Amino acid sequence: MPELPEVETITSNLKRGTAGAPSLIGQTILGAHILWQKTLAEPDPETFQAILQGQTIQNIGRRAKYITINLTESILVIHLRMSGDLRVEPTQSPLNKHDRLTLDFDSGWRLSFNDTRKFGRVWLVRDTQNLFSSLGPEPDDPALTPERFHEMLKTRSRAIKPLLLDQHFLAGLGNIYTDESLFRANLHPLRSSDTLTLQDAAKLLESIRATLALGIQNNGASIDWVYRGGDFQNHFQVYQQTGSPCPTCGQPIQKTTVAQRGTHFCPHCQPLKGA
DNA sequence: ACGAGCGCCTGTCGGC
DNA sequence: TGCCGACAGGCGCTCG
Repeated sequence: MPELPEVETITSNLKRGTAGAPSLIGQTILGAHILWQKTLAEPDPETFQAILQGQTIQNIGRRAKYITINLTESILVIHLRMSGDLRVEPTQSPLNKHDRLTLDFDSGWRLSFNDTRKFGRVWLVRDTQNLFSSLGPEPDDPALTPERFHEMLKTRSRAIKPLLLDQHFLAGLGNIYTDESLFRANLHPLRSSDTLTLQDAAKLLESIRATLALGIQNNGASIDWVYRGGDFQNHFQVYQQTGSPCPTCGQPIQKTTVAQRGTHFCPHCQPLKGA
C-alpha cells in the first residue's frame, strides 16, 4: 500500500487525531498483544512487552516510509510495507481480521497494526541509527538542490526507475509516485541516470516534489481493498491508465515491466534517450 | 555496480 | 460455478 504520501497521512492522523479518534500523543501504554510473531522484528516478544509497559507517547514522525513513535525511553518504528495500516479504536471493539499487533492505552483506546499480507514489520529500539543510516535523502530536503541531485544521478549508471525506487538513493518513492513523477518529467523509465542533464535533473526533482505534494494534499491514494480515505487515485495521469489517452498528447498509455514492477508511461511524451 | 529472480503472504480479478 | 495463473502500493537476499 503505502508510499511516502500515504505514510505521511497515517502519521499525521495518529499525531493530530481524527474525527473518530484522539491523538496518540500523551497516551500511556498498558500492554501489547502480538498476534503474528514475525511482525515483530526486534526485540523478542517478552522484552518488547516488558519495555513498552508504562511508557508514554511523546511524539510521532516519519522517515522515508517508516513511522516513528517516540516513547519515554524508546522508539517504536513501524514499516507498513505492502498492505499495512494503523487504526485507533476503542479497546472494547472486536479485533479486525488481519490485525497483527495491538497496543492498549490507559485512555481506553487501542492502536492496531492491521496487515493482510504480513510483510509489515515493527521494531522497538533505543535509537534509529542502525535502521535509518543507509537511507537516501527525503525528497523535500532543502539540502537536496538540483545540482546535488544531478551529481547523485551522474555517479550512478542505472535505469532511472529502479534507481528512484531504491530507498538508499532517495527515500519515499514507490511504484505509483515513480511512474507519475517520470511522466511529469518527460523521462522514459529505462533512461540511464548518468545521461540526465542538469535541466533533466532539475525537472525530475521538481516533478517528484510536485507529485508527492499532490499525493499528500489528497491524503494519499486508495486502491483496491487496502487503503481508504485518500483521493489521489483520481489524479493518476499514467498509473493504471493503460490504453487511456495520455493527458498531454492523447496517445494511449502503455504498460510494460521494469525492475519486475508494472510500469506505465507515454511512449510519445517519454521517449527513450541514452538507455 | 547492476539487473534478474525469488521469497515473504493474502486477496482479487480475468480467462477458461 | 470453480479452478488457476497473474498480479498487487515493498524490500531483502542470492546469483551471475
